[in-house]
Amino acid sequence: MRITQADIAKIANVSQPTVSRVLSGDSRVEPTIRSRVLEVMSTHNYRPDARARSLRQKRAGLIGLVMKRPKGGLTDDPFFASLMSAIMDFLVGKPYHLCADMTLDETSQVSLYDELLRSRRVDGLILVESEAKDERIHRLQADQFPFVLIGNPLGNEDILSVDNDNVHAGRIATEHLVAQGFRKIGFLAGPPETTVSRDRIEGYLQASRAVQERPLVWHSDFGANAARETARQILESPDRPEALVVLDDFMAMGVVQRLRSAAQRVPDDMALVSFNDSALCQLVEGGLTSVGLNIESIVYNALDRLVRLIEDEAPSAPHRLVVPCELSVRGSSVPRREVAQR
Amino acid sequence: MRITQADIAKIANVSQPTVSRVLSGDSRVEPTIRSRVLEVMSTHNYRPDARARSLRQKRAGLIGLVMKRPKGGLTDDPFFASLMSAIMDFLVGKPYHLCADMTLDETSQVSLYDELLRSRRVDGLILVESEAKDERIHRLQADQFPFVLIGNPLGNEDILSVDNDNVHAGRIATEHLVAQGFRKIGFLAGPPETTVSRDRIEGYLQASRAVQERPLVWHSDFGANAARETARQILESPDRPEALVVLDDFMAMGVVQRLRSAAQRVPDDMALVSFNDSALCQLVEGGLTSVGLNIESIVYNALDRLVRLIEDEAPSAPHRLVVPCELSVRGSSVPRREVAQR
DNA sequence: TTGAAAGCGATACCAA
DNA sequence: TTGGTATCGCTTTCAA
Repeated sequence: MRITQADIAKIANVSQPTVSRVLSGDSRVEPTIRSRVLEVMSTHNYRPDARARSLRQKRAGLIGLVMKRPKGGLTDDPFFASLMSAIMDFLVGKPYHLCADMTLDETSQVSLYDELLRSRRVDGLILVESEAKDERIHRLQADQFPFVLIGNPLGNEDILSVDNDNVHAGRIATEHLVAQGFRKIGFLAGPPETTVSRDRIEGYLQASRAVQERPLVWHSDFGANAARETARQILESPDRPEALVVLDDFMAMGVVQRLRSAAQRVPDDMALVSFNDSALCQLVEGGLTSVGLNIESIVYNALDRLVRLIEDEAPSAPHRLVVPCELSVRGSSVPRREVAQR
Repeated sequence: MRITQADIAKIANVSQPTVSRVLSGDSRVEPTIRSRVLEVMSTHNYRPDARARSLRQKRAGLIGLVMKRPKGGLTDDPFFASLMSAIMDFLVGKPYHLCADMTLDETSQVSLYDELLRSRRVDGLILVESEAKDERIHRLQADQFPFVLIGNPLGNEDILSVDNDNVHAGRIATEHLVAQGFRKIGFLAGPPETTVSRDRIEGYLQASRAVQERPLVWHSDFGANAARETARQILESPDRPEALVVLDDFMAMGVVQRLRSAAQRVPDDMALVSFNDSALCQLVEGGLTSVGLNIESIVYNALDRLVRLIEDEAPSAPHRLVVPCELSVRGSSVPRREVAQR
């Protein structure tokens, strides 16, 4: 049996509530007693039971994150890696731990949300990868459960959300290619139901309109492998563009691989711009031009707001925060002649 | 106020313990009553409070993972990505959630372990990145707390551990280069205090002995950037080898970048073999030869044993499990002439 | 300032 | 089969 507050109390010859007061830093406890209790606690290496404590208080000290992915789908996912890294960075030293879960499909995702929030296992939730109609959000709102959405709230004004302006991101990626002189630009997106795809496509449409009559949009599953397959179709298509905006760095890697195995070169045979500006961009020969999304900043702001919400401080900040993104130009989008002219 | 078991009991006109029995699937409860209670529970969307439940039972339903990294150090870390992905995969559908934390230094790491285990916040812990003398392990053993080490237990027979044979991994990587005809082989390791570095170096020493008098070992911090810097020194060194074994894929990427910016080619100017066999290996032109460590299998076995230990089933399996690794040969280690001869 | 006692929401042991 | 009651370890009134 492990040591409890009552044990400490007995050893220190005080009542159990007194030990509790010492622990919570209550001022009205005699210094002599306080130090005696503290000493007993430290010699017995006592720590309060987190479960009993969180049962009594409101706080559980856990923030939940649920991601929906196929098995193995978290490996090699640059967004996931940045997200986790940023979340962990934020939580260092804070009285919250991350409770991370993965689900394989929509149904189990919803029931997992139920399990997490109705069972009061976590104090708040981080939502990512919002989809057009998101049942999770309705449930969370109905339960008045603290959560923050990393993504597009799709007009729902009552949601706390932090996001990029993905329409803008799609536009600047495309405008950059236009500025580089490309006149037939395509877009390789992820699954059509994801808002990140929709929004960036919208930005692409706005910008490409200026130079080409007909938009060229392809869809593929996430990941380098799926993108490599779709890239094959794109390269063989009669509509083959001369430049391609790709939804993320990892999918862009798939395109690069396909180009390489077809003995074609970047940017000569196909210029590329992608999103995330992860470390992968430096691995491509010549570098991969990419729109940086400042995920660290997004996560920092999202968690900061979520914690405030949990702790009931006034969430003075606006409901929807848009974190700016920026283009990092590298070799994949700059025609060689221009390089030579420098 | 959220709904409790007592509320359900009142509505269904039964006692509160009966509701508890229905919930736990106790057989001795009248079918009529059972269905009535179940209906009330579902109409009110009731879920038992996880904290109250875990206070009463032993299980908290959480498995802890603590990683020591500098800020941002989780991004672009292929080991971390595989590890997390495999852990999440394993836990899908199981009654455990992952409680993930990061610490910046050793001191806070130890106190975080205290916080996690003495406060009974988690049911068990996954340890990674063991270092030569690991204070965490002594504490966990002293507390008889369930944990599993992913890594080398360094002769400590009482520890449950799952690992590669990293000496073997280092050896087959080196032997492959020897078989390819290289006679001056170097090793780029991580920080010298990490057991993974030590063990793979040991394997390298065993295998390189056959073809060269003097071993050539360099150390660098983890990550592509640090490796790129060290690669510069290696390339300019009078001891410059003709082939290099690199501790992991991401560090190998740093070496590739350095070679590229020095206008040198793989494998002609420098052959490469690394470890992990992550998706990065396919991104290098010609492919990067790498020793696959079967991290999914390691994690699966580690968690399976940990869960058994937590649930007090007989941990019939051996204390130390060694998961085999295998070499994936790609272009980075095969001299061009050999390719031509095929 | 301190201690006694009442919960928090569940489980488990009784007796009925 | 069911309900009363003690209990898990802690926080928080309420008296003393």
